[in-house]
Amino acid sequence: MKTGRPRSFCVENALDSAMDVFWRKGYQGASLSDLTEAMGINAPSLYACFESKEGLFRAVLDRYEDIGKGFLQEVLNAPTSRASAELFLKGIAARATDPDNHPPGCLLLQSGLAGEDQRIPNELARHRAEKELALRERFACAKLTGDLPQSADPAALARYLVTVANGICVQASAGAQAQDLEMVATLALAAWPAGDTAKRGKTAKRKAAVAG
Amino acid sequence: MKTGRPRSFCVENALDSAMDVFWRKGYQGASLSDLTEAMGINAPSLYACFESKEGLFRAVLDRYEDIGKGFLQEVLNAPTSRASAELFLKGIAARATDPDNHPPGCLLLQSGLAGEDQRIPNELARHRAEKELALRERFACAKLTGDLPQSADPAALARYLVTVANGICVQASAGAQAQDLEMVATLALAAWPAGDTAKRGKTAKRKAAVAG
DNA sequence: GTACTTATGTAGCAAGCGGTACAAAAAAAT
DNA sequence: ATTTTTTTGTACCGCTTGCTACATAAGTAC
Repeated sequence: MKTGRPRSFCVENALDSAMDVFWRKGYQGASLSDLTEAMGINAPSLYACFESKEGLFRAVLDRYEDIGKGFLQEVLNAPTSRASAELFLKGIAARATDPDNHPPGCLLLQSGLAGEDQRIPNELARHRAEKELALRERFACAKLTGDLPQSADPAALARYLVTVANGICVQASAGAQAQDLEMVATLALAAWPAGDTAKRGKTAKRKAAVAG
Repeated sequence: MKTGRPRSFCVENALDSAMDVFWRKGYQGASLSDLTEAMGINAPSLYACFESKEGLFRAVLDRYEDIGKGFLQEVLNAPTSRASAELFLKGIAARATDPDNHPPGCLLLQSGLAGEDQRIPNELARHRAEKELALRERFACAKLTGDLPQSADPAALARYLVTVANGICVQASAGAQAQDLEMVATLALAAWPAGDTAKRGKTAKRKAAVAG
């Protein structure tokens, strides 16, 4: 077993508290005293556990991704690309305005699009790009099954979705209502290309009809 | 004539320099030394002219809106709502990636979605909401002329456009290419509702055909 | 010229920042 | 019981922050 004095706080709870602070104030706006106060620990404990403010932030980001992993999987596993797109946008709209647990918006945007140095904005952009990549691959597969027409551009569709999603998060952080953002999502989905019925098998057809 | 020692710098040039700093580093990330260095003046001159860092920022914001006024007017004056929407989204995509004059993205987002206090984010949100309102009124008018169908929701359409526009700016600040964002704009416009041809007069019809 | 007004450069303020030295405390190992 | 290892709380570090006091410079007014 590990020797030494045991840690007196729960790391995950502390990360959740820190996440809330970064979310509301941004990376730069979150001061060490803000963080330690919210986490209920003193600075040396924070530094022993997370190395630095940036280290803490990266740990928070990891936890954030862990929490959102299930949602992304659900989106990718939807029966049709259209259903994926709908789950994605409406899920983002709902989550970005969920009054429980989190402030409005998305941590990956609230933390900062700009900064005195670009390392944090870049890191955040990388995280966002990962999701775009996952969607792109999902839609590339959809093309093979005829769920998307041959004319469809998976990269463009993925980029379109994350763009709208980011916009939705911006609106949410400015106080937009959940129902208004769901309406935005619905409108955005009107642009979704129809499937290639000629190439589509019976199973895919039925799935598409259900997901409608 | 005004008495006293004359100001040794051009206010507008100074504001442009300050705008660049706020744009690249955000409101909080822009330090007084960053600003004074970029503006080529000393702190006392800055404070004599702009009162405070926040005062300077508001002056920068005013100038930013002044510069963008022409673009918004052009958008609102387009012959059809569809043309307005297209001008708006493609204009934003082009401007957000314009390598001249400005860093990528949009000052109203780069400056900060979050902060130690909410005053700046709120001010920025107010500016963005103003544009949404202008578009809403434009689309409400379009409904009266039959350029938009009776089923159209001007508020929802305006909100949709600014949401996509904000998303485009986020992508631009993360390094997205101009052509990729123009493609996003094109996709987003596929969601635009068709005009109510039954109610539309000959003039409106011709205008719509031209704007295509 | 002298008085008046305003802007400028130097130099520095208090406060808050991210981060740490250090000794006491709390556990396992011997 | 003593040693060893790690965490904790206190107290503080050097530095940067936004901002300003003050004397001087550079104009107009008379």
